[in-house]
Amino acid sequence: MEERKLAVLRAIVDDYVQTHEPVGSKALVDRHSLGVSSATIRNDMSALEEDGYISAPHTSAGRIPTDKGYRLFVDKLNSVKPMSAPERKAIQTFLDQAVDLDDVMNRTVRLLSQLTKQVALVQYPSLGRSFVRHVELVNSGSSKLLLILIADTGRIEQRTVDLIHSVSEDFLHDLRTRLNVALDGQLFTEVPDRLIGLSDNFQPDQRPAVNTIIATILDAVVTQSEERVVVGGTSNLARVGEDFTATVGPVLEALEEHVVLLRLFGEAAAPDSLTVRIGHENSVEELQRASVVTVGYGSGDQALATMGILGPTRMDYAGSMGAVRAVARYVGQILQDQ
Amino acid sequence: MEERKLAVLRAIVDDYVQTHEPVGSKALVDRHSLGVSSATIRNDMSALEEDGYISAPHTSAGRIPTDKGYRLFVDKLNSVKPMSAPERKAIQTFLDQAVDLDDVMNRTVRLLSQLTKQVALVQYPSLGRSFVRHVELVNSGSSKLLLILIADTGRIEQRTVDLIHSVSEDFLHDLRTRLNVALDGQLFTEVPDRLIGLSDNFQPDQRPAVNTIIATILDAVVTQSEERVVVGGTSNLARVGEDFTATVGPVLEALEEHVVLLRLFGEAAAPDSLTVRIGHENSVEELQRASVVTVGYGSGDQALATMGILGPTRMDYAGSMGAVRAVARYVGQILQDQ
DNA sequence: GACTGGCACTCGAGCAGTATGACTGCTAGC
DNA sequence: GCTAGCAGTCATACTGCTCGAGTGCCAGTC
Repeated sequence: MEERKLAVLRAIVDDYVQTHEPVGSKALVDRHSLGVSSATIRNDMSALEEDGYISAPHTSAGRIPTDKGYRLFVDKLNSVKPMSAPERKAIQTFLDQAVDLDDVMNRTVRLLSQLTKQVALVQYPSLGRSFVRHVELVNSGSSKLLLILIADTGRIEQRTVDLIHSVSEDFLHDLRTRLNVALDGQLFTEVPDRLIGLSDNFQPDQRPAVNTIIATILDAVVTQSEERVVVGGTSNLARVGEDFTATVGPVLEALEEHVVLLRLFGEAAAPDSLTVRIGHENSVEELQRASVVTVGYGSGDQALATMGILGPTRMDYAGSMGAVRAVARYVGQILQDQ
Repeated sequence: MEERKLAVLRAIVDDYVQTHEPVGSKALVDRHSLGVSSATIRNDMSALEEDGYISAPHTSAGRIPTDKGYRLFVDKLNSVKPMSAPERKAIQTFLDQAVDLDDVMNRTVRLLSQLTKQVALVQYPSLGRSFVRHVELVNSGSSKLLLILIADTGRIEQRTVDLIHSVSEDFLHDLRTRLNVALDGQLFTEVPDRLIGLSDNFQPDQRPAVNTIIATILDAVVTQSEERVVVGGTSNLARVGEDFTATVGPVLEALEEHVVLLRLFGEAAAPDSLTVRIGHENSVEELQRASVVTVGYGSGDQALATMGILGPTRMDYAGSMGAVRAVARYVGQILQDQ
């Protein structure tokens, strides 16, 4: 593809993102110094339309980029706009104030949505890729226990366990010790294996209780691979000019379905690898008029989880990608320090 | 106020809530068996308008209720619509599946928003009105601790504590025991008093660590009186027909400000006491075109926290109040069982 | 061959004018 | 106290119209 046609596409995307209005050949030469006349641009635009990169909503209107056009734009966009030094500083300061994991997640969402003016999505660090830091059992009432699993990322899962009989503190202490010996420092995915045969160490009359507790642990570890997601900045959806009920309603609904969100994130990639899904490239039907910018975060070579933003296909991709990457890096650092 | 005028107001509210359109005298007599002619209704409507209960958006349109009209309607509405038996059953089944407090809160929000087709708001059980069930300290890395506070409602607060030197397991065990002796079963508001003098039991060289930990506990107990709120069902806002950016945008923004939400809930009342705030009765400016139905929940005579729904002033008050009350009761029961 | 100027054509947006009908308010009569 | 009927009001919908932004094409120029 010739250089100028690409420049024209770039200019169309830029203008359209800014004005939200179809852009015509004349406006284009006025606003950008392309060095040629509007007629030439018109020819280029026909060619771009022919190739499916732009389209005209109606005959006498300007052109708007298609999903394919955005895709080319993003691919040829070699400059992810980096955050300025003060911005980076602000991100760091804000995130450093977080007191616990929940706080980190909430602050991250707020940060992302404010920086990009889009809806922000942040996945909790995956249990499957975390290590067990500690297992705690607390007596709570006659025959009830509170089971608490703590991951190295600071993520905590809790479960109430109903036992048939009440249990002694000594038994609890014994079980707690054995559980921690078996599990501490292990990957959560290894937990099931590590618990095999654990109940053999106990008296036959204690085994039902032990087995109930183990079952609860397994349930927690397995069902919580169904991960948690935080969403924020939905008010940014209100700025999309288009007709409301048709667009924003379904999006809000989709955002409330965490299953949908998880599918949206797709497979978590390596940290720092930005993924952009534009319009119909999204598998989620309700979100086919939206674009999603995601990035894995976490230390090490495989990401702990994913975060990103969601907005209309006409968004500032360069800026969004820069913001998402910057925030993800800091969150990765913070979790490492925990 | 004469009986018939009240009936007319009731009919206007009913129709308007259903159709979202100004209702005229003729439509009123057609749809309701009021036993008099439209001319008579017109006279009553004039009187109602005079008194500020209804108003006409323009000359040749029907009337719509004012906030004052809704207020009278709600006050005279002696029948909060109770849930049907299958509905109650469904609520119970759905909530009983919850595995932990987070799950209860999330399910409650989903339930409320689905039952009422409005935005649902649920406050986590207040720490200030909860009792300490357990305090846990976990070594996490060289000189870091994870501090975990567990409330009797199942609510968990965690904090990372940075110490100057690393500490021994023995010390940790000792401190953990003393903390639990001092705090278990106490109201969270009493925690500060109970911790006075605790560090005297330790060697002088251990006291800095003890004091840091105590400071963190106090911080957690105090700053977390800044309570947590879950919001859901925002997609229901999309159904309000009116112009979008002007109305829904600010509301979504307000809902993201948890400070605003807490003010919205106001003082938590006794469980089961429904509060309805209509339009301008709301102190939050952005929400003056919305109504809020709240109710305290929890066992005992003072509520643990508040939950409720938010929607346009034209909402089904009877139904919403019934749903909110029913859900609150079950959640209260569940938390008691924990 | 690439670019430009000019011209005809298309089609949506916006505007004025008009018809329609849903309401109300009023008044005279039951 | 209620009702029927009538005049008056006013938003909404529709029509026909003009305007102008923008395109596509073609002949001409460098």
